[in-house]
Amino acid sequence: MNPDHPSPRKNRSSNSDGRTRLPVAQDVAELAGVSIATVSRTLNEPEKVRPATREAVMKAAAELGFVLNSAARALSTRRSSTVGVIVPSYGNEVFVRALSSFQRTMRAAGYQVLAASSEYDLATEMQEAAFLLQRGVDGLMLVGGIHDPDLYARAERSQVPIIQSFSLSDREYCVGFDNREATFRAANYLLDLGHKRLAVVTGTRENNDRAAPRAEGVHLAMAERGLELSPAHDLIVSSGIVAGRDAFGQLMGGPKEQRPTGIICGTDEIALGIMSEASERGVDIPRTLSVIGFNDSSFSAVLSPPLTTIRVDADEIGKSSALALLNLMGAKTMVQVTRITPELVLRGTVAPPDKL
Amino acid sequence: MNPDHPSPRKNRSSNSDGRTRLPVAQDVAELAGVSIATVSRTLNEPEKVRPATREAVMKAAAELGFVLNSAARALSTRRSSTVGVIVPSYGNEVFVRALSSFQRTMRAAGYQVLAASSEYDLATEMQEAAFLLQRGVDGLMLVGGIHDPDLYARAERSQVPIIQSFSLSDREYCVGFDNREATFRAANYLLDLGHKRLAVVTGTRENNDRAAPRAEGVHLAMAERGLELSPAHDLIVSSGIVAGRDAFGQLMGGPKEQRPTGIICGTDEIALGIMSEASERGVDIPRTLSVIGFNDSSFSAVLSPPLTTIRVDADEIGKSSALALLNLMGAKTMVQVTRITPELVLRGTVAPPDKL
DNA sequence: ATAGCAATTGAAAGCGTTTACATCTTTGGT
DNA sequence: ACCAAAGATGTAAACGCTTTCAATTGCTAT
Repeated sequence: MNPDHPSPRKNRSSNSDGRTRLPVAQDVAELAGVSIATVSRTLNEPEKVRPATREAVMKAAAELGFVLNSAARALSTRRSSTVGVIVPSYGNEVFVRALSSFQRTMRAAGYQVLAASSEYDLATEMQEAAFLLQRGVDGLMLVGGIHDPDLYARAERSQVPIIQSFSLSDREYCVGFDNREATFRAANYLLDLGHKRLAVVTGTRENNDRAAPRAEGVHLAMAERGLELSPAHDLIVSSGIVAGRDAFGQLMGGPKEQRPTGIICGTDEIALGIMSEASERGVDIPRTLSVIGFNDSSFSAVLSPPLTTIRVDADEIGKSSALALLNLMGAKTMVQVTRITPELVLRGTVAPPDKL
Repeated sequence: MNPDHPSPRKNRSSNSDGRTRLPVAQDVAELAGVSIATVSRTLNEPEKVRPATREAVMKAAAELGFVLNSAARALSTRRSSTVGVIVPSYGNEVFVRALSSFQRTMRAAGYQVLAASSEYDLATEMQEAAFLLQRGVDGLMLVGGIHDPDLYARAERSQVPIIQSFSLSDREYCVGFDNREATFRAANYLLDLGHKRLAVVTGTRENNDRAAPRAEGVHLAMAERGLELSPAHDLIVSSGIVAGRDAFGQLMGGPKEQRPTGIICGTDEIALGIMSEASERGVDIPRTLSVIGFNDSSFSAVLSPPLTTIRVDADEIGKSSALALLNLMGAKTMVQVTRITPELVLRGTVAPPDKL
């Protein structure tokens, strides 16, 4: 490396303003005494070039510190080796976990992932998707199955496969679970324990095929036993811990004999808020109030008492979604639906109702 | 072959196998009756093209559903409008928050962000960075100031600016705070309350300029008062809630008169683990043990008792880092160091030591 | 009208790869 | 040895955009 070496010929390692320019395939080719095509081959299909040549190229590339320009590669191959993910929010641990394992899997397959969040808004999601599509992602992971129709249209047009997660579908490829069934079971568990008045509180259910079915599951379980879930016991809150605190107030405000004895929450964060408020107001959990969360967030097991919750294997969802998408991008045939099984994790926040 | 050979009729809207091809600038140009250069201008510098022409182009683009190919654009401009972020882990809420606000800010400026996690490992970080650099990111956000020297070298070579976060530096551009001072203050607060035996427990301190200084801060505060922090009261654990539980056992295992009366934790997760174990073992917090966390994670305020912690404005860090990086990428001059002020949030886990 | 000038527009040369296709080497069978 | 077949390498044309520079157009002020 001799920056000021006066070279009579075209000096490939510096440009007009004297700055050393980054080496390109051409430079490697010259140094190795081969053509640029061979350089490309050595990098992409090493087995197709003779060992001796291969090594010469490798050596030259290493010497120059050559790094392939992926924009050029993307332009030429029409594939970006990039995939996109849009989650509703980074504030929900379960999405972050899924995203993380999705990313890990994709990364291992040589893909980078572009992530975005929709803030539970269809228009925002569409906007982010458009951005990702323009960026040329080769695949897209979405949460849930309710999206702007235009999103599907554009993805289709660009031939970008979509994998849906966290909910099931019979029209799209998906990795998810039956949200309604999950809470249906949890509700039945409570009902079997003797509870008669259940409440359900979730985050927004608008355009949300996870929260809405979760509420339905509780309604359904009660209906099957001839019980009715009072509208006052069916709450939609803005997600998050503080929302849970508020919910407690609304739910437990009425006369004692009308208060729910068990609450099923759409997320552990909501459950935590409820527990926190209960503790503050001196309401004993699980003695006078049973609580069931959703997701089994990391903090749930160490609360006092430990939160009974519906565990969903977010890592598995992330990983399987990545694998599925990888298959779709390879145009391979594959199973359309991957069903994950949520599990009711029994801990300390559930007990039979107070017999009073 | 033959340059003057009349090219076969070019059907711009479909290719050989009949599939409708995505429209490109050329198609828009033809439909609008202008040149491809004008299409480009309309899209990038609308003010430079006459209103009438602009509208014609816009109309044509909309009609065809034209989407600019960003790989081609990146190749041509040598800028990808993409930035990279590498955080130590997605398991720490504070990094996710910073990442999220970093992303929001970048997104608003027209950049996409590629995120990666290093799992607190320098080699992994280097690998991810290399991947990002190859991807042609225009800028990079890193957590802390301890990285593979080669990382700096390569970034420099590609002229990719780096913004360091969560710690301060006098050599690099950074948005962070003085980690040592933060715990130093917290320790002094406890000391002022009358505590004599403090403990500190953090995650790994190897190549970590956040955890290590946090431990130092506690040592320093005690040293200034002629007290010594027993090695047995200085723990390094793998981060996370369960690690905190273990830490409790180790710390509180000794004879009563040697146990610490106050613990300062490197993260709220560790503090939560400690609180959980304390509760299980019937150790009263804050009566017989004071606990201070770090970061003010979302759950901290609603624990019982609410966790006293050192709040760091992660959103601010993410946003300011993004702004700083945006400036650096624009080659604008800017402040080198943005100092964030951590705040000790007094809640329920701290009290004077038991006078026994 | 018309020169003079500024504002628009177009032509064409990149940007750095990949990849048919053509060409040149090997290799193996006889 | 010799020829065909197989294998390795090179040539050159995309890929779809940006951008310089020159040519054209539209104005304003004579």
